[in-house]
Amino acid sequence: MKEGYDKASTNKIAAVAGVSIGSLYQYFPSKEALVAAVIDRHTHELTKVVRDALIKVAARSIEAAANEFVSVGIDAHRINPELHRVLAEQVPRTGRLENIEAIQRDACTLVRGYLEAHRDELGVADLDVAAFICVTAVEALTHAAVLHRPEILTGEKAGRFVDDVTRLVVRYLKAVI
Amino acid sequence: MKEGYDKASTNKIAAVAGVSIGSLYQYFPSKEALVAAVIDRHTHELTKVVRDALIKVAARSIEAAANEFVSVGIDAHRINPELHRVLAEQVPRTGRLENIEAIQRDACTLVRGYLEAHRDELGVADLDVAAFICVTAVEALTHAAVLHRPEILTGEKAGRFVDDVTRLVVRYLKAVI
Amino acid sequence: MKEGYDKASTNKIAAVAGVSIGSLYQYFPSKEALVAAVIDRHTHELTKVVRDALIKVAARSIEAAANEFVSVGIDAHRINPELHRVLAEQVPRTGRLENIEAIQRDACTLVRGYLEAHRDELGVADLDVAAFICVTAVEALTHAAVLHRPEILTGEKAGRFVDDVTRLVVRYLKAVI
Amino acid sequence: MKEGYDKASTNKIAAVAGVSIGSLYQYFPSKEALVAAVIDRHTHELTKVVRDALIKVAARSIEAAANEFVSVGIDAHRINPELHRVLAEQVPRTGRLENIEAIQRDACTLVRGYLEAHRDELGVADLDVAAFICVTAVEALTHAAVLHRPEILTGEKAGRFVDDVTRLVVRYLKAVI
DNA sequence: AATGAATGAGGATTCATTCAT
DNA sequence: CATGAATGAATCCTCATTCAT
Repeated sequence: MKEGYDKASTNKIAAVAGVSIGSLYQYFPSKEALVAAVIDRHTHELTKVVRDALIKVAARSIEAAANEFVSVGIDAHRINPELHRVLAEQVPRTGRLENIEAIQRDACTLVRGYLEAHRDELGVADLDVAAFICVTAVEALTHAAVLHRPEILTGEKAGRFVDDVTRLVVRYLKAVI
Repeated sequence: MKEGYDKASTNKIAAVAGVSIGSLYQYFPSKEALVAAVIDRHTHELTKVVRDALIKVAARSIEAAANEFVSVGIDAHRINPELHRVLAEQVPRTGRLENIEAIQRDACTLVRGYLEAHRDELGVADLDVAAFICVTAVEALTHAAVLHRPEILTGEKAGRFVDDVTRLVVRYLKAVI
Repeated sequence: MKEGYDKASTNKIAAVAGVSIGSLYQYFPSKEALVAAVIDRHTHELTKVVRDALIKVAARSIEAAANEFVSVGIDAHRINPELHRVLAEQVPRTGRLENIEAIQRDACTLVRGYLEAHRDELGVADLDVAAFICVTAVEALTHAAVLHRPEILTGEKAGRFVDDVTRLVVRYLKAVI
Repeated sequence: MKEGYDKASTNKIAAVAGVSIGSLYQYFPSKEALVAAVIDRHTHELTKVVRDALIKVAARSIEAAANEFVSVGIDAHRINPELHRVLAEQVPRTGRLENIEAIQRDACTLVRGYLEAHRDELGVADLDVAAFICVTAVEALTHAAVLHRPEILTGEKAGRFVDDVTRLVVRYLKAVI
């Protein structure tokens, strides 16, 4: 999957994977199913990372939770950046569960849970919208930073970026500052 | 381009456009060039909208500017949502100008200009990073809202979403609150 | 179509026909459609031959009509014996109108018409069955003779075979002998 | 072999037969050999039926023999009509033993024997041709009736069809009527 | 310039056959 | 011997591109 979805013929995929094309079709009924399987695996990895983080910070302050959430966002994008880029940029959205988008749905639900538990500290009205905003913003920022602005995440700047995104989330959420 | 990039064969594009396939190749040397032209046109439309907004708010407060910026982000995604979706989700990234991404580069530069002019009101250290964060977050949020959560932008909720995203940006940027 | 349906890949067919595979698919939406078109053409040729013969002999005696019918059966199988063999032996029956079989349905109807007009000379009860028997028997005999027993149709024997099949049909049909 | 030769992959055949594909190839060197074996078995069944019938009627009159022969033709096609249909319609003719056709060769030889023994009652010149005509006609008629006109063989009509085909054969063969 | 028939490389998929276990 | 995972040649078909008219 070096060059994107279209460039990846099933025969090339088989060759790279070190199996025959016939074997590929023994396990996956079609190219779409094969790609779906790859996406599913990646999706589950990502969801697990996010879930674990939120469980870990369930009892912590918003500042700590936000910081952890942002850090985890960056880590998640570093699990397999090349795969993530291809999935995000090259794979046509198919099926009902809009692939990558599904991760965000899950994440929204998880974050909403955290927000509910900390409702009295928050200054936002609609927790659904707040969760959507936090998840979408953090995902987009970590995604863009890892894939398109790697220089922002190296050296001394790295910590500053995390701090800035944390600040973005915390100030948005908190009642008074 | 109803159903995505892959589904749009050059012959279908020509038929829909009401010209012969031969004529298409008279103007565009390849499918990639044709798609690039479509993207460029859309990109320029979007960039113009953003540029106009920022010029308009150059002298206004951060609150007003942020509010306008968010509103414009939503409007921009409504220019041609279907085309935008296809360009964002279906067109493989090719060439140097990373398509949609290019808009953000431009926007970042424009926003950075505004931030510089209002530096003394800001509480952020790195204006490059701040511009990147504002542009990326607003783009992602308006994009996701328009394309994936249209219910968030209808009825009474519409204003609340704009307010929330504005709050996100303003609190992030401002020195003290 | 030298070697039968399965052996005839669409690419080979295109090569033999002197056109590119792409051109083939410009005219026929699938391999099945292509084969169906070939069959249809052949079917119409055959049906025309039979129809013409029966029109020609409409007013003649049973002997003359039967003789003509048998001769025409042989001629029909000689229109394109190799194609006929492939169609009869190699092409899996597809679609509802069972291809070759359709010719016989048509022929039965035509023959039935002749028999009705000569009913008072006949000694058979059910004209439907009689038509079916005549058509099926003559088709099978001329088919088998042309394709599997060519020696029966060469030299002095040729006339004798026609006479024998004519005798078969005439004696079966006629009331008294 | 439910759906025809092409649709029956060796793996499916093995699965249906309840053995592994490997075991199949232990007994049959190729798919063709496997199919040939199935055909051979069916062929021998059919040939046996015909042979038994002709032995049984060796001493009987032409009328009785013909009647028996026609009845046996129908019975033979009813042994395993679905298999017979597939073998007749779907299996590409391969190898030297032209499959179903081989049965007819055998039958011709057997019938020729009967005709020789009854030569003085016959009005046909060439016994080879006469045997070919009888066998081909009866085979085609019983085949077509069983497979394509089952209504002709049900109820009161059944007997009439046998009578008609018998009449066809008898009148053709007999010297004077 | 405009047309669209023709091209053919390339892709997804099947299935007869093999062979390590 | 039996198994069935693995193989890969071969097939049907698509579509970006060309070029004669």
